[in-house]
Amino acid sequence: MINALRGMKDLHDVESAKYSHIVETAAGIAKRYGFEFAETPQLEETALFRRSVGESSDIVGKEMYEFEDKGGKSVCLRPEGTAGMVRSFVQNKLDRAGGKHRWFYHGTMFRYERPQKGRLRQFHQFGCESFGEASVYEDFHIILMIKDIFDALGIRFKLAINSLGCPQCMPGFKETLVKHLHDIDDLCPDCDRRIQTNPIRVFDCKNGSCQEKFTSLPRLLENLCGECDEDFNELKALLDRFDIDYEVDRNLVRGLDYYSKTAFEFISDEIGAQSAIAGGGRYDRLVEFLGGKPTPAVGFALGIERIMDLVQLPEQNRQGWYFGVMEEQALHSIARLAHKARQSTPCTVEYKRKGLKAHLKGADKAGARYCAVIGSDELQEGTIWVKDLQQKQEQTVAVDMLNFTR
RNA sequence: GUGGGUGUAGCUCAGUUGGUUAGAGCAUCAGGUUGUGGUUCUGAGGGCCGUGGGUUCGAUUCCCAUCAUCCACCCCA
Repeated sequence: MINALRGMKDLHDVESAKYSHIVETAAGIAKRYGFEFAETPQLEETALFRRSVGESSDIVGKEMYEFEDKGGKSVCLRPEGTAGMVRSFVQNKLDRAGGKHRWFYHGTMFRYERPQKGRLRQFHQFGCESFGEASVYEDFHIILMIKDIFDALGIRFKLAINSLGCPQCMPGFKETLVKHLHDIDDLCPDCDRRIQTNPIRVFDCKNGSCQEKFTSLPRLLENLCGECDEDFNELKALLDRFDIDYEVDRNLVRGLDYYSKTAFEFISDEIGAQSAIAGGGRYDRLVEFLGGKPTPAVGFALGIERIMDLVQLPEQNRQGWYFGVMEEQALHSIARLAHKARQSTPCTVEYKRKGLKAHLKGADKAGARYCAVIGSDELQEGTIWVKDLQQKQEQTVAVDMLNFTR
């Protein structure tokens, strides 16, 4: 027997129903916020992710599905969605075109990690990217949109926000931080590495003994430049005004190198250790990094599988038709009726001759509203017996008179 | 990459201090006297007890290995 690869899952039944419910709900709301559907390839040049996601991230460092294609080019299955969207934005010269561009997408992402609850090697994200809008109101609207999506899906969450600064304030802060960090002894190996790669991320260290040593360190949030500080205060004011609960988390650092200014994370405490159900923020420099004209941008992604653990599927009413026969000669007759029915309503056909009871059971199981059966009497008279499983009413009508737009 | 847990029917799990034909519930299928569902009753099908090796007269049970899976660290959606 051949099994699916580790960390890769099939989707059936309620799982697939949840999946499409989430995507349809999120897409509907994104459209109302002015986002349009966009699609980019799942396979991209390795260099794209190295440059955008960042060499210092674990994603690029050890989690990418990277291989050579038959032409000898190094390619990667995308580990996240933003890089491809930005590449597409630049390649289509929309940076030169100016104006605002708002895209939403959903699809498969790949990361070569050890699977656990809420973490797969192939997983799915729904995300939005907004290009060309520098206002912090856009950051706010994106947060508001995610809240709308979770509200529509009936999912409870906590919101954490932070500011990661900009080229004006971040580099200077980073330097002084590194100086302080060099004065501290006995940091964990991860933190030692972070000093080299991305010192801000030490604040994200889960190691308790490290955290104790960091309490007296300067924080970026208290050392933001005027504009970043103003924007962050504005964001908080907007969230307050809309009664959106949040927590300022100074340790919140996005795992991807391209973020600046606003960073946020939606968290659920009901799904195990992998608790981030959505994350995002501003990335004003990424378009430029990837060869485009400097263009402000902000976006987010939500993890569909993690949300699948939380959503309740809306109750499905009985709908459509079930056709069955008690005499085999009637099969061609119900085949024709079913074909007609399917023009306007879902419909299943049982090919096997069965007793009425078995057909009713079958119709019930199929979730059909109407059970239509031709037995020996009906066959002789050119009629069909129909029962409304919801109203518990039944009638026998001439085959030609059967209509499906009830 | 590191640590721990678990592999018995389609699913959820019992079980055997090592002993002949391995169990339950759910699901599936068939029936409960001429053709009435979602609640019932009866019956049937379905298992190389994850795989390979070892100990033993005998292993699903004990030991080792291996694979798979789950959870956690790490990291992140």
